[in-house]
Amino acid sequence: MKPDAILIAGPTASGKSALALRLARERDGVVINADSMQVYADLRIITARPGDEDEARAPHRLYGHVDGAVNYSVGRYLPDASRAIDEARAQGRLPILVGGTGLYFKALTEGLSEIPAVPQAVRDAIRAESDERSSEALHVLLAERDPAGAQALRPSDRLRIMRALEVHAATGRPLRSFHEERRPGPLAGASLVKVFLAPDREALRARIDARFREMMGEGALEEVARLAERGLDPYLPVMRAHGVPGLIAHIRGEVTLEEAIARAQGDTRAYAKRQFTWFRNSMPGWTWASPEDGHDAVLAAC
RNA sequence: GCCCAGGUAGCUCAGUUGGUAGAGCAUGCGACUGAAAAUCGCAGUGUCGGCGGUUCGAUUCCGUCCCUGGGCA
Repeated sequence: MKPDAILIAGPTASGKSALALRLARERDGVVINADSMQVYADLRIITARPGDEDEARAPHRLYGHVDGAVNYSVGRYLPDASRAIDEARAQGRLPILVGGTGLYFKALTEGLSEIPAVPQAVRDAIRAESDERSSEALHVLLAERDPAGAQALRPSDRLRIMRALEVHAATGRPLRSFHEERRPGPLAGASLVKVFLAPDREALRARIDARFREMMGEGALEEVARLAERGLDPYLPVMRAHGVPGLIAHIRGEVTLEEAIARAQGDTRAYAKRQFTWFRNSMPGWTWASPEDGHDAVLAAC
């Protein structure tokens, strides 16, 4: 079979990017990013984004194309990815989507609901309102405005409660009412090869720890210092990338460098675990392969 | 050698007025629709440093030994 696209996922540090690059060279492909943090221009080292050498060896799209001041999201990613896929096809090239963000892959294949963008002013108002309140108090607030939505959320799930409050404030409708309809994703109905790279867990942990040390050697601290100097809103996603909160705390003199490194490694390990859970339970139909067998698994499916 | 403070979960520590113990982190499992590298839920584990003594019963009180950190010599 000749697929319309190849999808490569896996936990962080599993060798996805290298496999995608190899396939792109072999099959005249375009590597298209499906990672929520590698989109930011400000962070290259700490997000393990492909370097100039890699980018010169095959076309890459949607890497570092977003300024850190932008609140990027699945909603913004989908049209970007759609365009990148269409362009690749128009050039007769094979789209190869790689990344670790399960939600992005789900939106690509299963679609997303159309929800009006929440105006920044509304968002700021909700955040201001939230600042002095506990998550439980926000949950009570949501229960008054959107009872069904509140019931579906745990009183401790602050972020989702705030999202529901924002959408309600912006549209006057419960968030869940939008979820009833879903617009097909850009890869709906396409013939796809989907491979999830699943390394041995213990080896992956060691690899994650070692890789963060390497990043430090490559200037991760300086990269984060530059980001910190911008004084961006701490709510922005770019400020949550693994390593950023800890290293900024270190720059401010609040924690030692070793503590910052340990936090980054711990956050990354916990994230890798969630990636396994997501793909195991939410993404049926993917072929699981060890990093060594990933290439063969893709070829076997083509 | 003496004095002081410690030795409790993989790690950091809390606690038990004597009735065999907990929190955070780590680990495992799970949820997930515009911050998803986020956010949130559930679970397991301990010869409570060793040995004696007192006691119906000791991780807790007493003695002793060992180990760690600090101070004095």
